[in-house]
Amino acid sequence: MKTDNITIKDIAKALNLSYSTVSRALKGSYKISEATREMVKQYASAHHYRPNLMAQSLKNKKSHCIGVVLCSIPNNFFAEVLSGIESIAYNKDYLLIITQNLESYEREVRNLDNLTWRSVDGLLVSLSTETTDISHFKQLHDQGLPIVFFDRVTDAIQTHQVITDNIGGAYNATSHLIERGYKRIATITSSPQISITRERLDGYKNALTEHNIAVNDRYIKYCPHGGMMIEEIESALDELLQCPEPPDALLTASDRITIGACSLIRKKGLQIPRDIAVAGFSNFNAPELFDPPLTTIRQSAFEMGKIATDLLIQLIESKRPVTSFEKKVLPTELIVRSST
Amino acid sequence: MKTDNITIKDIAKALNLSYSTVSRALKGSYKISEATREMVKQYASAHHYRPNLMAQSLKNKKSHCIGVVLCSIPNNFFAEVLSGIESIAYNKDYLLIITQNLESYEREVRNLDNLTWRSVDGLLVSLSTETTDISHFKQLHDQGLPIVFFDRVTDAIQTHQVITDNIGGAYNATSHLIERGYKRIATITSSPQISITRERLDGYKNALTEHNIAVNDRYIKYCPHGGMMIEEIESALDELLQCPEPPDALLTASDRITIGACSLIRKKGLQIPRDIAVAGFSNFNAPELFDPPLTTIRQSAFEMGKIATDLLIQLIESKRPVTSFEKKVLPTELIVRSST
DNA sequence: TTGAAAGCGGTACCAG
DNA sequence: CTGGTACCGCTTTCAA
Repeated sequence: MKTDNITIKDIAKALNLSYSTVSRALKGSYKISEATREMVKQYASAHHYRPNLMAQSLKNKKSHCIGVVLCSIPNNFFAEVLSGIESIAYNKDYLLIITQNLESYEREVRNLDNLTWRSVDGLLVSLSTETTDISHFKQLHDQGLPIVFFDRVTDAIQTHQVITDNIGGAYNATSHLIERGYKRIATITSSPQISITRERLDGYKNALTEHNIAVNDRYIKYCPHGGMMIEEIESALDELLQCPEPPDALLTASDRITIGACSLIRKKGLQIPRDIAVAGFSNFNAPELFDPPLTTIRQSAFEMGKIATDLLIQLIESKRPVTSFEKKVLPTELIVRSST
Repeated sequence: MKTDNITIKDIAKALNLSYSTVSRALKGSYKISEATREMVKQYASAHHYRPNLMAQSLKNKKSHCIGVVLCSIPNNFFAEVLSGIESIAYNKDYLLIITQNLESYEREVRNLDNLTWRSVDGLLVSLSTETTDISHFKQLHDQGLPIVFFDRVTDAIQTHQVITDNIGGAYNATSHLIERGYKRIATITSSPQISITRERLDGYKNALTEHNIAVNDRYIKYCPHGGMMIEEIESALDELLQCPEPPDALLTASDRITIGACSLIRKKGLQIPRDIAVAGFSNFNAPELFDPPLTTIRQSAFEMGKIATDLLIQLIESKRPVTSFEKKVLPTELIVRSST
C-alpha cells in the first residue's frame, strides 16, 4: 500500500548512525556536526525521505490538522472562504477537516465532538444561526485549543476574530437606498442571535436615523435559519407586503436571503425595483446577469479565509501563550446596479 | 491541551486487567468472557474513552482520511459535490482532505504528492482540465490505493467512476434547441482532453446528426482551462460571432462557461435569445432570476458526491481485492426557461 | 557530538 | 479466556 516510504531507521542503518542522530540531523538541531547533518540530509533527500506524520503526531500530540466549522459548503460566501482557507493551509502543510452543520446547533456540537476526537490543532469557526450557548467552544478554548472565529463570531471567547464590516456594508447600502429616494426601507435578515445580524441591523438603523427616518420594527424581519428554508423568507416577505404601508425597498442580509427574496418577489408578480427595490449582501459571481442586475454588498470572502487561517496557524505555532488578540474587519464593496 | 482522554492503560489499571484484554474487550472480540467485556465497555463509556486515532493509524497504517482532488471549491457544481462527499464521509467517520488545483496539472501533481504523504486511505478524483498524463494516479493505484473518479474521469485506470449522463444532457439540450427552430447551433466547451468534454460533444453531435444537421467544426470552440479565465471564453465567443454565418444558438458546457458567455454576450449588446439563444450546463441555484431566465442542464451534484464516497469507502473497507468496477451514470435535468 | 532506550496509545502474536 | 510483550516511526531525555 502507498509508497513504501523509507524511515529514519533505514537512514540510520545505511549511514551507520543511531536513530536519534538521524532524527536530530533532520531537524537541523545545533548539537550535531555540520558533516553528519549534511550527510544525513543528502541521503534523506536522495531517497525521498518523508517523515511519517502519524508517528510524529502520536509523539508530539500535534496532528497538523485544522478543523473548520461552518454551516454549508455550497453557500457561495462560505465556499469562497473555504477556498481562501485551503490556499493558506495547504501552503503551510496543514490539513483541513471541514464540517458543515446546516444551521443546526445539535450538528454543530456533534461535529465539534468529532473534531476534537480527531485532535485537531486548532479551529476555524463560524457559528450556526441556532447557536446561543457556546460552552462547547469555551470549554475547548479554556483547555488551550486555539480557535479563530470568522464571520459569525462571539465576544464571549477571547481570541482572534475576522469579520466583515457589516455595519459599514449595511449602512452604505441603506444610505444608497435612501438617496435613491426610497422612504420605507425594510430588511430581511438572519437569526437575531448571531453577530452579523446585530451588526448589519446596526448599520441599517444608523443610516435611517442619520437621515431622520424613524426605525420601524415592523420593517425588520428575521430568518431563524438564515434563509436555509425558503418558508421563513416567504413568511417574512409576506408580513412585509401585508403591512398597511408596505416597504418600497428591501435590504437582504445574506446570499440565501437575497436570492430567495428575489425569487419570491418575482413569483408574486411584483417587479424589482418598480414595486420594491432590492439591495443585498451577496457573493454570487454574476449578479449583473440577474433581472434586474442586482445591487449587492460584496464581502471579501476569500481574503477572510486567508486571514483567519494565517492567524490560527500563528496561534498554533506560537511558542508563548498569546494574550493580545486581533479583530480584523474586512471592507465591503457596494456595487450599485439597477435593482435599486 | 484538548480533552485529556483516558487511555486503554488507564482502564486496564483501574480494572486490574492487562492492556490486551481491554483492547480486545473494546473491539468486541469473541475470545473474551461476557462479564469482562461488559465491565470494560461500561467503564469505558462511563469515562468517555475514545481511542486515540493517531495511535491506531500508526499501528494499522490506516488514517481514516479521504483525499479529494478537484479544480475549485467555489465552483457551484463542485461545492455541491463536496457537500455530498461531506455528508457521507462524516457519517462514516472519515475525514476529508480537500485540495484544489485551479485547473493546473502541476498543482494537481503537487497536491497528490502531499495527499499521499498524509497517507490517505483513498482518493476521490476529478481531473484538472490540463491533465492528460495520469501516471501519477496510475502509480498510486497500482500500489493498491483505492481511487474513485467522479465527473472528469479516465478509463486508463480500472476503478469505479461516477459521472453525469453528459451525452444525454447535451443531446437533450441540443435537441431542444433544434426543436425550437434554431439552425446554427454552436457550442463552447471545456478542454478537449477531459472526459466530460468528449461526452458532451458526442451528445451535441448526435442530436445534430439525428436531425440531419451537419456538424460544423467552426461551431465548436474549446476553453483549455474550462473557462477559468474569461479571456478564453471571450475569444471563443468572438470567433463564433465572426463566422460568415454566426450561430443563432449556443450550448455552453459548464457553469463557468455558461455564466461567462452570458455576461459577455450582454456586454456586446446582444440580446438572449433574440440574437443568440443560450442553454448551458449549470448548477447555479437561481437561474430563473437571470435575464432572461436561463435554460439549464442541471446535474445531480450532491448525489454524485454521495455515491462516489460510498463507493470509495466500500473499496477501502473491502476485505478481498475488488475486481469488478461500476460506472454510475447520473441523470441530468433539462429545465427549459426563456433563454432558448 | 553521538548512542541507547523509553515511551506516545494501540494492536496482535505467543504463551499459558 | 487472559497476560506479557514486541512493535508501528519518531522524539527526547539521559549517559557516555
